Amino acid sequence: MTAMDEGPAPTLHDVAREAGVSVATASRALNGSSRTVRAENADRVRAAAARLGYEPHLSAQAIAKGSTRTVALVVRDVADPYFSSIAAGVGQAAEEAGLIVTMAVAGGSPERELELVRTLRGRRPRVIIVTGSRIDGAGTRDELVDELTAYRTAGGRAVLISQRDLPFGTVTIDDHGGSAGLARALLGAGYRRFAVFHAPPALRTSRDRHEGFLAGLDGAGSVVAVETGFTREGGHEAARRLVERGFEDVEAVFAVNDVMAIGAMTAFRDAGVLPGRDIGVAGFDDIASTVDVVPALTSVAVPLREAGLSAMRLALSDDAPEEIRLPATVVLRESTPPRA
Amino acid sequence: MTAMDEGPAPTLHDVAREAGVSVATASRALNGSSRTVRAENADRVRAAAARLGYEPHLSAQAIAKGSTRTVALVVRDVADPYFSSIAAGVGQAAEEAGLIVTMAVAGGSPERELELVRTLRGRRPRVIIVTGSRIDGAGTRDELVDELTAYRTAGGRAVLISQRDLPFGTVTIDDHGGSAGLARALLGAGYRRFAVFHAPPALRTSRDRHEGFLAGLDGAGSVVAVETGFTREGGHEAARRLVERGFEDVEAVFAVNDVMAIGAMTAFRDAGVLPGRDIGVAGFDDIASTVDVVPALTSVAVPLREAGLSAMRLALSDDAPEEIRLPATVVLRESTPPRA
DNA sequence: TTGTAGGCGTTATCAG
DNA sequence: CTGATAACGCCTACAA
Repeated sequence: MTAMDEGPAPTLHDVAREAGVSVATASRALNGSSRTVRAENADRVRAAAARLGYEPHLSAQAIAKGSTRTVALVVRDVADPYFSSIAAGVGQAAEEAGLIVTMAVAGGSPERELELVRTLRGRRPRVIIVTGSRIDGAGTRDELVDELTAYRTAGGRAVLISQRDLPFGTVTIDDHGGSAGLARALLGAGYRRFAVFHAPPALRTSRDRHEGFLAGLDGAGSVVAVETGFTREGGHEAARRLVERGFEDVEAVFAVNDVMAIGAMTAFRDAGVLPGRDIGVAGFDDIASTVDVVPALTSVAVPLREAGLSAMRLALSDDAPEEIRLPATVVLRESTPPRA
Repeated sequence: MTAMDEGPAPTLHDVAREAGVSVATASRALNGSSRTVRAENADRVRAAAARLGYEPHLSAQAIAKGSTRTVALVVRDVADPYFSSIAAGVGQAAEEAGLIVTMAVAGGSPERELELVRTLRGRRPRVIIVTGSRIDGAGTRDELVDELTAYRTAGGRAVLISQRDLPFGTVTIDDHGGSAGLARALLGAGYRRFAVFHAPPALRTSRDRHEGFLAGLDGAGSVVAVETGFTREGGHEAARRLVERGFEDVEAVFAVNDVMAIGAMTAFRDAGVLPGRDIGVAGFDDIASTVDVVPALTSVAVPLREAGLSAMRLALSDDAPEEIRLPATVVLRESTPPRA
């Protein structure tokens, strides 16, 4: 194995010299638009580039052209299927538009999210998409608005997914309506007495789903509310608490997301309470695993991938910032069988 | 609402002018290391920056400093929990090192992966980490090596996760050993006749797990091999096929990953074959949902987060590229109860 | 078709 | 401690 040349990455100058042409010609041959360069020279340049392993310095290009071809996506948690589906949609739309998407993870902290948006802004992406439920009252709201406003003022396109009430293009899922629909469906199946496992109401998504459920019930049923975490563990723990406290007064549980519902089912089962027989369970999001748990989980399907696509469409359109509201659809499964 | 100034993003010049100092001073006050600027001026500069909504142009910084503080992570699929755990580990280590990680999704296509590495290289990240099982015989192998070699020659750190046999720093999971351990554990539980649901052998991970399982059996059991996709659907379909064909000669199924195993369990159940009672089922990866399915899934735990951490450690160390091999641990659960 | 030169936003060097 | 000024790698009129 021969010793490789150590050293800095080859530049366009190196390529030009190697090919015996000027940098301008090299630039045109490699990245220029019009084919205004003699075929022979173009070949020499390409050959030289390949020989040297040259790759254009994107930062230099960005700075010279004054624009990039990237879209920045901020998500709360990569591990959450909710976000990966959105990411898939964004990715597809981006590819069609010839853009490259890079993802950054905020990890549920509004401060971190703000910091991310700030530094992302420094990269001058074409588009910034922020996903995830805003925490009401988190001190960072105004700063986030400032940050994104500055970004937009400088010509960037900012879009939010599932964060309402901010003055930007927004894609929302109809959490309220979906939950209301679920409530009606459960009433139709004969359920009357419910528990709702929800996250702290500052979490917008949770609150909307909770309120939507109550609205759908419209007084036609009783509800005990259990506050817990927005996670699988949260659901698990809420179920344990419910069992301990006695659940004679509840026929079905609505957990404001599927992972909570799945955690709850496991906890119920471990406590000897059989989901789907002794107690109904329903979630929200309709993630893939709903059909692989037993009993299959009733949920509210949410067009996540579509949300990603819509967000990109919004970002790329020249119209004024608007709101796209995506419908959510109730999917009844074995975890909430009709009651006699 | 007053009309905002439209226009390009403010630059350091703008800030300097606004603060009444030179660009050099402004630069030092905002991003310079040593505090060699008078307090009063520093304040004026910071105030001006805030007023203007200035954010340093990272590309310009990259070009001027000749280096970035980013690590690029290439994953096959965001939706796969396998990758999100690794990403979490990488993210943690990166944060500790003051680096920012951006993720790009290859979507299972070696060509796309190659193209990604190429353009990522153009961003001059400090580190490039590529995760996911290499496809043997995919034509892109040599090109990928070229690309990463060029990257390293220019001073970059390249690390691979779970792709052996490439001349770079590498973190691997002991797929072979883990599967062998699983085989021995199942033998110990009284199982003798197995089916293995595996992906096409070109997929390295699948092949290693398959072979490891056979090695662990060491002749002490029979095996029928079923080739299928490396996905939940693959497992589902393989199970259907097995049931149709008759499975009198198999007491337990080993699916080479958990999502396959979970898909298989659902298919079995739908066919009236009860996993854990009529047939044992085991997977690999020990993803979170193993404990939320019924029966809980026997699996082989893999230190994914640790893999991400190790990859960063490897990348940041100055030693020659080496290989870190992480052990995998058998976790027996209800899906493979001891046989009488 | 090609080359020269100026500029993009920042940092670093080197005098003041 | 501060301010010119030359890089950094690339693109793009403009001129040849």
